[in-house]
Amino acid sequence: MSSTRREVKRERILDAAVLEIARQGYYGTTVSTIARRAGVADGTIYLYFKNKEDVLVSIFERAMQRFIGEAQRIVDEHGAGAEEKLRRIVALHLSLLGENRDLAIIFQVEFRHTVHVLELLSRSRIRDYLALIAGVVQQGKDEGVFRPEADALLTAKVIFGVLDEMGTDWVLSHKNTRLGSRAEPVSDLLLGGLRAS
Amino acid sequence: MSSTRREVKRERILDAAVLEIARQGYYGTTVSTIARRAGVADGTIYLYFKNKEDVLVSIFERAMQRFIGEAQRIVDEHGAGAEEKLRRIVALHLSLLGENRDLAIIFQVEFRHTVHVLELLSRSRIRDYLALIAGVVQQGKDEGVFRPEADALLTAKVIFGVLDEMGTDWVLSHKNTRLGSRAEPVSDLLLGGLRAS
Amino acid sequence: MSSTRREVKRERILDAAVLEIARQGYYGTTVSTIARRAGVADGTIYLYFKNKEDVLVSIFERAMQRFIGEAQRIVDEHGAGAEEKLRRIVALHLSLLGENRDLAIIFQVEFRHTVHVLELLSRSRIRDYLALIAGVVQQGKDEGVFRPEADALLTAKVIFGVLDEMGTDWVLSHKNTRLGSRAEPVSDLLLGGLRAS
Amino acid sequence: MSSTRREVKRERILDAAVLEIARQGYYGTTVSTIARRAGVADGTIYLYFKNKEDVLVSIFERAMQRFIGEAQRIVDEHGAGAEEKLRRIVALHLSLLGENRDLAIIFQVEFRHTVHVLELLSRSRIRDYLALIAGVVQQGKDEGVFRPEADALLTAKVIFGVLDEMGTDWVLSHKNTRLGSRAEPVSDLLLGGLRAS
DNA sequence: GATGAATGAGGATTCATTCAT
DNA sequence: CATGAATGAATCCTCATTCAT
Repeated sequence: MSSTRREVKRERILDAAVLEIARQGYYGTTVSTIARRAGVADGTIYLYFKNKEDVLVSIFERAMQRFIGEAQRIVDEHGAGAEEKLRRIVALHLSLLGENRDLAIIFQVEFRHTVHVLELLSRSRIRDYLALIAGVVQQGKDEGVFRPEADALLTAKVIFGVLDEMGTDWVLSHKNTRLGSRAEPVSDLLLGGLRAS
Repeated sequence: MSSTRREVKRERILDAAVLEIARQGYYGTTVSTIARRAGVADGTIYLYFKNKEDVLVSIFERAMQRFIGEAQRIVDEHGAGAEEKLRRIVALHLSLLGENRDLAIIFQVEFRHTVHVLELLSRSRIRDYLALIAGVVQQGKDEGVFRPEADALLTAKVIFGVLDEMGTDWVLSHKNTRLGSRAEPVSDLLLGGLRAS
Repeated sequence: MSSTRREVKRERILDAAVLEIARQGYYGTTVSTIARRAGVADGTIYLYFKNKEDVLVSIFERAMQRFIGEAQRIVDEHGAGAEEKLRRIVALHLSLLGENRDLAIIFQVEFRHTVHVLELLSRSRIRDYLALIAGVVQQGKDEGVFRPEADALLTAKVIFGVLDEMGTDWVLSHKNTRLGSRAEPVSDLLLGGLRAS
Repeated sequence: MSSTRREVKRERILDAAVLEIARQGYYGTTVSTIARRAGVADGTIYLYFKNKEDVLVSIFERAMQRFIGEAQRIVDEHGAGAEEKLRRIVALHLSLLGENRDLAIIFQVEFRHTVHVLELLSRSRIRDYLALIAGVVQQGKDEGVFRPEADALLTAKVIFGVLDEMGTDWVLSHKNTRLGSRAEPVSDLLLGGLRAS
């Protein structure tokens, strides 16, 4: 099978898994259900993934790649100030999450639980993401626009925590608000606390 | 059986459940395991709880009662300013969580997952908690010490998100830091963003 | 406890059991349910009966005593012809059964099932009952009113089978007919087949 | 899997179930036992039947199909008189039942009990069977060979009751008589009661 | 590569029975 | 005598995973 065709089927399985897991939870979703929705046989799943857990991990990996990839692009941009970058990362995070509610549910809800297993893996990716944000905070301190006494990593965690709670709150409230619309007030609040007086 | 003896045994089962679920996860923990650790027979669990899920819910209820109860006491205190109250709530949250790592794990990790089922219940308790915090924010706005344009509920969510992430981060980092020690820098950061200039 | 008071409580338990077993079936009825309806504690059941099965057996015994006792009285009556006696036994059977639908349900439905266990016991009682009927058939043959080639025991079984099916049919049809009203046509049919031409 | 192979395995499971349930009773038989005797894994049972009860229902369905099918053939036969048909139905019923003692046990004993659940289902099949017999009785009345005042359906129930009791009696007596040998005397008795004088 | 029938370990829950009070 | 809390064996069913086709 051509590498591309293989890739396409793999994606189809992941998409099916996202949909099902978001609705039924990881433990409430059977491999059969995923297979059926993906239009493949149960056994086929095991040609693409080591086991059920590996499907979950792969969903996480695929999504984190986008988050980190796009955040990296923002960070790497020369000529942009730390405050501007932070605003764009906040906006990016909330809009990516707000784009696909199913994926958001898995991120905000399912991954937490399976953390016992995924712990090392998932947290290492998140550490990468936190490091990116911490880099921007550091840049702001270097530029003199952020308070010098702010610990870069702790601040990054605070920022991530806020974004995360926004995600969870949005997922659990079944209202039809757009998650992205919270970017500005959240940025204001965060920057208010960060700015050097 | 005396009401007290009954209560004592119920507590023992809950304690056993906290311990096991924190280590093995909700789905990784069997009712038998909980029973064995609590020193009772499997069937006994069902004399005190409707089913396995009810055990989890009860853990949540018992803990939230403490959180909300103590936070309420802080909020009700006359003569204390909003900023002071906020600092104390932050400290309370982090120290209560930091007191019992097992319970913290369950809070930061397990509850998220079962949210599909617990959603209404758990979020309604959390809404109470958020409302308490929002009340303090509002007080600060009224006193003129917090920025008037800050939305009280959104701000409460931001604060909760930060505290939550601190908890998760502490739980997942296996370092031996005290969670309570983060209270001051976190308060500083949050208040920095909130204070009226 | 006086022997009478003891007897009263035993009866109360049996009555409760009849009611519950008729509605939920033997396996669908728990000892607790019987106890609750009888207004005693679970453990009390075991002061009056060896175990759950013994409760069922006792229901059977108590009821068969009435059937056989009253049938015996009919059989013993001097001066009555076989045909008359048969009509009265048919009427007795159907009216006793029709008197208490719950008991009828247990007789027609539950006892069959538990027969594996009760076999010897229950069948021996029924054999007594069959023997009574067979006696009347024999009397009829002796009197020359019943066909001489009719085997007395086989005929008794046929009669019992018809009565039994009437009972089952009545129990399973939820109509509000009186079971006793079928006595006459059934007697006619049976006697039609029995009468010496 | 070919439809035939599937059918063969399904039959094997049903045969195993008949054997076990006849000996241990429905509640005394575990799914594991059935699976072991059928030579399949426990889970396999659930690929062929919804649950344990469905196995019982399927035994009933399979058997009733034979009873009704063959009885229908007798009824449909042109040129045969009602009396002749009735004799053949009696013979059919007793010989089919007498052919497989295990199945007979289930019919005469187990189905009664589970009737609470199966009621509608099982009785509707039996109603079909009763209707067939009632049809023959009606034919006999039309032909003027049966008593005109005999109610067709009631008579059918009487006949069924007799056949049923013969079955139960044979099942519970552990003697080695052939059930089919009772066909003639039973027919004689029934027809004696039915014949127009 | 793909299928899906078969596997069988695993676990929540029930409930008859016991026995300390 | 009576209680009812506690026991723990017993069982149905699910579902991740395998493997013959």
